Amino acid sequence: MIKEEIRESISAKGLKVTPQRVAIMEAIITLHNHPTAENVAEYIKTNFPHIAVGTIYKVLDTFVEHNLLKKVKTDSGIMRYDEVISNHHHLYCTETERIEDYEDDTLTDLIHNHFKNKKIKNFKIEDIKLQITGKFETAG
Amino acid sequence: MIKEEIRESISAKGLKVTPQRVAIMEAIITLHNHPTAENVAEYIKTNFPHIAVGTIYKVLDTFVEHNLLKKVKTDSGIMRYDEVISNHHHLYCTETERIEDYEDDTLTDLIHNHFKNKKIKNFKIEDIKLQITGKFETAG
DNA sequence: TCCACAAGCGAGAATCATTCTCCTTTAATA
DNA sequence: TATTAAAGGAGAATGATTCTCGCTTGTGGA
Repeated sequence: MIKEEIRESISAKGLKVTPQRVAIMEAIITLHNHPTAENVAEYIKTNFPHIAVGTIYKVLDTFVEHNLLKKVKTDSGIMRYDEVISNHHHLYCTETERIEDYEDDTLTDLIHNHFKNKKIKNFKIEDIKLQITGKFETAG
Repeated sequence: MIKEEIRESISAKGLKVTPQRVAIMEAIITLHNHPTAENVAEYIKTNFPHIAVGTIYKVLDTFVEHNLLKKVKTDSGIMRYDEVISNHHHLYCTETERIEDYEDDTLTDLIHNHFKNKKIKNFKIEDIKLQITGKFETAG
């Protein structure tokens, strides 16, 4: 996504387009592997040496509220941020802190079909995500 | 689970059976809706007014390490603890912080079968959990 | 039953991600 | 360009969790 697209996506939500916001969105897109607020801070500090961590958290939360980003929770309790992509699941590595996206429409459909026939009592499903834990294998 | 069973399950893992550990395990079982460390602390303080929070965290972590409990992460980043039950998924309420267990063997089988035929590249699956988010409906 | 001692506990300080406060700056719009 | 509500900066505050360290206790053997 080019800078102008970022500006537009922020503006489209009725939010002020500030250099900090653009830079933070750029950072998330560039880092793209579910960075933490700290990762974003580090990345951004080159161009914005004076940006406050509070600002980064505020901007990230604003983006999450306006559906420009998603928050992903990790086992250690540190939050990570993720571009909004349609229907994807997550692979969690048990050895490293790595998280990867996993798209599998067949599987998603399978699950959704299952719930077309079988309702959960007293519960209205809004979203279903798989947490697949395991190990990444180094090629070789 | 009766107190003696708790003592045995702790002992079976080669851990010392202390009144605090028994009480903490009892608390988790009695509270049973994925209590936080704080919930456990409150519950226990009646009988153990001097128990230290650090102790509770230590004991909970020890139990998790020895597979007597599971840790569940929440969106707010607070950890919750859960009895070890075979293959269950979680329902997360978007309005309250409530988490409920959801067992559905048909669904679990469906997913496992899917992955029998379709491997994920460079990833060895160890466990698959569904995170189903939505709203609990009040009966009426 | 009693001892020795490693494992466990208590108290409270330390850590660290995240949030809050308050004051200054800035983007948007007329 | 002036107005003003929204946004950012700095750093203190918060709060869950972890750590430290000296004291206590469960356990296994004598």
